[in-house]
Amino acid sequence: MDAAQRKKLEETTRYDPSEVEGRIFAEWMEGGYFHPQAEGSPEENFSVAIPPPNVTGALHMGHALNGSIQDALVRMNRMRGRNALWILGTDHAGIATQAVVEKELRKEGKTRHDLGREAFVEKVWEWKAEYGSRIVEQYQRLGASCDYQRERFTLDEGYVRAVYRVFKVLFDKGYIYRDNYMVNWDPGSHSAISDLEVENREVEDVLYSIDYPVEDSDQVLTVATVRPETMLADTAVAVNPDDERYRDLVGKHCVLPLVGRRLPIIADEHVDIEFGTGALKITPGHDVNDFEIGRKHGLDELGVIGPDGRMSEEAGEYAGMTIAEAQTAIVAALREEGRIRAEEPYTHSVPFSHRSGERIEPLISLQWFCRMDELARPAIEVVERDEVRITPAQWKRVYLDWMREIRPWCISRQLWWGHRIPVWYCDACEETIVAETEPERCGACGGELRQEEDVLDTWFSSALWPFATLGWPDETPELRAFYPTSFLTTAREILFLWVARMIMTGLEFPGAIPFRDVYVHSVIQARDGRRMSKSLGTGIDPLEEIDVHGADALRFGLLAMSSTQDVRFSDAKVQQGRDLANKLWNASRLILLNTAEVEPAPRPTCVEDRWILSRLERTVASVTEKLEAYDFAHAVGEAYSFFWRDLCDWYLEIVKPRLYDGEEEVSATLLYALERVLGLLHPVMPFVTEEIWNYHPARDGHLAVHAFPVADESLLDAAAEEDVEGGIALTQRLRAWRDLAGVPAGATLAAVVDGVEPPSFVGRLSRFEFDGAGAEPVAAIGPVRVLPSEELDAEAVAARLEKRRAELRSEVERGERKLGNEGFVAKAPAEVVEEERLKLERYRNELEELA
RNA sequence: GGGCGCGUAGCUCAGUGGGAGAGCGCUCGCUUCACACGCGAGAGGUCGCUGGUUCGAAACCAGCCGUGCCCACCA
Repeated sequence: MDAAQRKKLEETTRYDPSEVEGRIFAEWMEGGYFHPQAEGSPEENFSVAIPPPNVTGALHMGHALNGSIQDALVRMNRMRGRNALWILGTDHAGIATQAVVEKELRKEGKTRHDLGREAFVEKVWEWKAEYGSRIVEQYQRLGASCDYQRERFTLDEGYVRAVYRVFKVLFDKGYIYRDNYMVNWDPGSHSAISDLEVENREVEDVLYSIDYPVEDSDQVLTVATVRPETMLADTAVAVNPDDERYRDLVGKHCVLPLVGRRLPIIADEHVDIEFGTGALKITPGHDVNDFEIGRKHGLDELGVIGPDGRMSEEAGEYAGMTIAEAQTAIVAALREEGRIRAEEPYTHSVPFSHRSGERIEPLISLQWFCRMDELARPAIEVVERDEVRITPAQWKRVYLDWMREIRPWCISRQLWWGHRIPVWYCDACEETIVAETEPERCGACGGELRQEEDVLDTWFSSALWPFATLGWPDETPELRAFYPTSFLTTAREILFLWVARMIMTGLEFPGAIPFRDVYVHSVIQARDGRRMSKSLGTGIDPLEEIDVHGADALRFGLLAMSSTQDVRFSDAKVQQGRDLANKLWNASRLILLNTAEVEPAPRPTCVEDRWILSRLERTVASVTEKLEAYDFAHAVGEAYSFFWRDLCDWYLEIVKPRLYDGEEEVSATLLYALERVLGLLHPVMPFVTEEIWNYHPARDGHLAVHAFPVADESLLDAAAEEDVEGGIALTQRLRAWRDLAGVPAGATLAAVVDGVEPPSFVGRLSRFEFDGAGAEPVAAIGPVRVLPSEELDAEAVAARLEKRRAELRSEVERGERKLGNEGFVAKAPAEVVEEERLKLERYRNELEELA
């Protein structure tokens, strides 16, 4: 440490993260520590693929927690000397990104159609070039030690090759196919979306009962529906085959009101006899259930609602109306004909688009699908066999349940931004070509080719993330060194959307699991327990937290909050992190400015030295174990309490006289303890620990690549721990007694020791002189006999004594009761009974002394 | 409809069979030469309710009440 450094340490009594973080991060980048060589095997190395944030994204609390977890593990393993790679990149996020750019266009009064596909896509790339790095910079603010030199994007050239290879292979295997099928149509994004992008919301609708006259009869069949507007596309009425009421009608026909079409009356088990009238109108073109019933019975599939969410030409006089308008008009027309038998409010759950927020229209359309059952089978097995371990364990079952009932995945989207599906059509000979690179002309007839208009679901490309980012399908050094990756963490909401699919594609393509461990972390809720969301205004900006409290504080706070269940954001935990950073700084100042010039090393000379070293090594072992078990809250909690309580509150106070004396042994021990604390906390609080490391005599390069502490078991000393903890407890009893006896805080009291001599620090830290003599003691606290003095308030002392007697009496009573219970003595384990006996004896003795 | 979880100090949460814990907040006392983002001391809880198992239950079992999330094609 030079003079300038010493001056800075002496003067800076408060740690200021804003002055430190940018500088330290630049040093790490310059050192190239985050860019490991692609050497060694995946077993020797440590690698993590970041859940790629959307290019349109801004760092939110979920990213911050997710990043804090990954960085803690990546840094710990980097410090252990492993090649540690944290793969970084962004996701092109089809719908979201396209929507952002379309919104900008709208400000100019244009739509994407005004530009045309090519110009529009060009515009999105421009947008990406300008704003796409924002989220990456925000990860740097957090201190994330990602490999920024290997940044990837799901639409970069190499990545597109991976996507096209996968499409081609799956197509050739027959897993990918094109079909006219019922899909979730999102009128907001004008695209089909997958089942996983749909969320159900409770909605209050009106349930209409409508009379459908039975052909050649006076009878009517009353059906119940919340969507009368779809009746225009009805092609049957169904009843349950076991329904006595309608048995005779099955096989006959009804006449569709307003339209006049003949509808067969069919029987199907799906119909619930109890619900409504037990008769169900069947609209295969606009209802998922009806679609399936329709296919089963070979019914016509009519459509009256268009992709724009309005009534289509097929709706005749209702064409062009919105759905709501059509519903009003149709109900009015039915009412006029006297067909409405009943209307009642009805609350049910209805699908909405997760993306656009609009109500899903089930529509039949021509889409690309991927059959999932064959892909799922091995992905189920690796999780069943714990080759991919999912933590917490309850998510393993959720994963397996879902995978076992997996359904085909609709992978096409009617968007422009994304991987355009690598399929070409020849209009001349109707040939369909699937290829990894664009073919020049039709191979069959030489005709012109036209590429499929649709793009792939964004999750189709994300599913390849762990290996596509490493260069697959090429055999790259990165792939050899870092695949399978070690670890993946995410919130549970993308367990199916992403995690499951990566396992499936990983096994199918590189032929190995994509990661060994999946840790499903908490969802951080707003302070009031609501969801954090931009639209609700409940979001808390991690960057603001970093500005105010520092990245270390936020990282510590988030890890301290994290749990196996959802948690509310806690300002107190972030503040605890900030206070810890400050405490680290100040304790380090005390040590670094006062220690003698010695090599850091454990050099215990007395029981308290052996105690702190034992506690230190125990803490190193325990914190490491907890980090490796993804028990972050307890890991940081233990590190915190060791440092604050044991090291600062007790050890530093105990050794101050020796430290100020310039004693070499205690200097060496303190520097050793500090080095290990900095190393242990660096994965969680990288900035402050790195900054302090600058002043540490053991410094030889950055802490980011210094050795992570490994517990030294030879320093464990249970006897020293017991002795010193006894001394601490006695000190606390003495202090409490003083306080309650009304002794001024600064006064020193005279006392004698009767019995076992306590550790030497007890007297000083409790402000007692143990060498008094002569007078009759006025109180007994453990082995300490307090002698009379004018600082004592006789009344308070007497009150204190009486209070203690009462405590002891109740303790004795409790012990006697317990040991008097024959069942307890006979059936409880011997050591438990023995412990009770000893306690009772102790309390009886003390009570006797006080009598 | 199925599944998972939660209900412990004023607040946010730990604690899974042997005497109720942490952080914050609160009260009292400290300008003690690292830190007031600090130091010392303290108050505060019939562990949702009711039964059961056990010598012993916050913890295990059953039921109930409250609350959150996920999955699901009953109009």
